[in-house]
Amino acid sequence: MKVSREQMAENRRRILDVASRLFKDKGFDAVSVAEVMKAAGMTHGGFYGHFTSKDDLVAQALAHALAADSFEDGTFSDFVRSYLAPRHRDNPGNGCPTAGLAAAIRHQTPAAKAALAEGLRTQIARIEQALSDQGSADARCAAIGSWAAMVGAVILARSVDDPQLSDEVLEQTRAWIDANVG
Amino acid sequence: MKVSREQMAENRRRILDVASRLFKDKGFDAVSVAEVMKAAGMTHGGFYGHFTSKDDLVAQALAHALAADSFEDGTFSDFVRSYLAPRHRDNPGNGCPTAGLAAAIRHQTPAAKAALAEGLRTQIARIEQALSDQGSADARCAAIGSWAAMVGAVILARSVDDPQLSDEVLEQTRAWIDANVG
DNA sequence: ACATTTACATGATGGCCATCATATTTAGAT
DNA sequence: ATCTAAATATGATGGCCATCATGTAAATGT
Repeated sequence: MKVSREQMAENRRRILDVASRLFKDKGFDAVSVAEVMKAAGMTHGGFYGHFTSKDDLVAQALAHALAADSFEDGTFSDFVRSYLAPRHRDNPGNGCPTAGLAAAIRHQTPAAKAALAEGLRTQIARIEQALSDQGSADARCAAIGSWAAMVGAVILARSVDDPQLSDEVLEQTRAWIDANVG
Repeated sequence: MKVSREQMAENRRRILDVASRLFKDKGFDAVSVAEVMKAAGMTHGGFYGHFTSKDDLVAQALAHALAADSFEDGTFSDFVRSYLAPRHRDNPGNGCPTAGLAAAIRHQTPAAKAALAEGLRTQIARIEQALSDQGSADARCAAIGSWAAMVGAVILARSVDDPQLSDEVLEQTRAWIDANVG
């Protein structure tokens, strides 16, 4: 059955929301088109009315997630603390798309890589701005270095079974960034 | 046809070598059991004589790769330079298994996670030792923070299509680590 | 109101892949 | 030399999934 224009736009938004959550949670390959559509409250049939392929969905969901993901104002130090928190580590589906998906983008289409590049530029610029506002010397270097450390730490912390080691990776990375920024 | 004991042992080693290279290069899901066996010079049939499942291969290949991956002696600074080099970024198959596979381990079996945890412990200890040898203050904090930054930087550098941005991520992360270690 | 378009549903199709079944060959034991 | 067991090859099988084909009903324009 046909639905209204606004309904369709909302459906599309819901597909992207649900897809980015599922992708972050389970990975691109482990999530089927049918699963995404079902989670969005529809069947698989309508999918190709919204997207040309699963690859297309991947690229658009990534762009969608990166666009939504801005860092709430507060000090950089607070941002780092919440990013490197167990709560973030333990909830990939609601968490940072870069931490959840960046590594998998290497095997995706050029469109997906371009979306990630754009998101990365934006995020680096944001951090650079925050650091230079607080009077950091080489703000760009610190922004890139600390962002790499944050992303790497969350990825590592999520990959090991040992909770103690996982906690330590988060906490020591936080301490290392705190000590070297500003 | 049956082969000699040594031949079988060598076959197994070759399967693990080839599998870890392929996995690092293309990801776990994009590599089939048949492809691994073919690359090892055999057909898919013998696979289940060596491993109980593909998951088993994943875990063993990861452990194999992490065990082989030791960092050549030299200064820590040299290690960082070669790790954050374009040559490493551009050759995942021959590169660090942590950078290539860590993010995907989250979706793998407990055995794989345990292998990564063990490799991570070893690597942190190695770096910590190197740093404390050169008189670093909080060597463990610096070891964890800089390793997270290295892994994160290579992952990010591999995920974007923009060569300039990619190069900058590597270079600035190198500079940031160099500035904050020792 | 009516016609037409369109968003979504239902229901194939074809391909890939992990795993299993069975055959073959030969190493290793006797 | 022969026998047996083991390592690999060849050849299914069944499931999942992306994508396509077609049906259906409701929204939109006239």
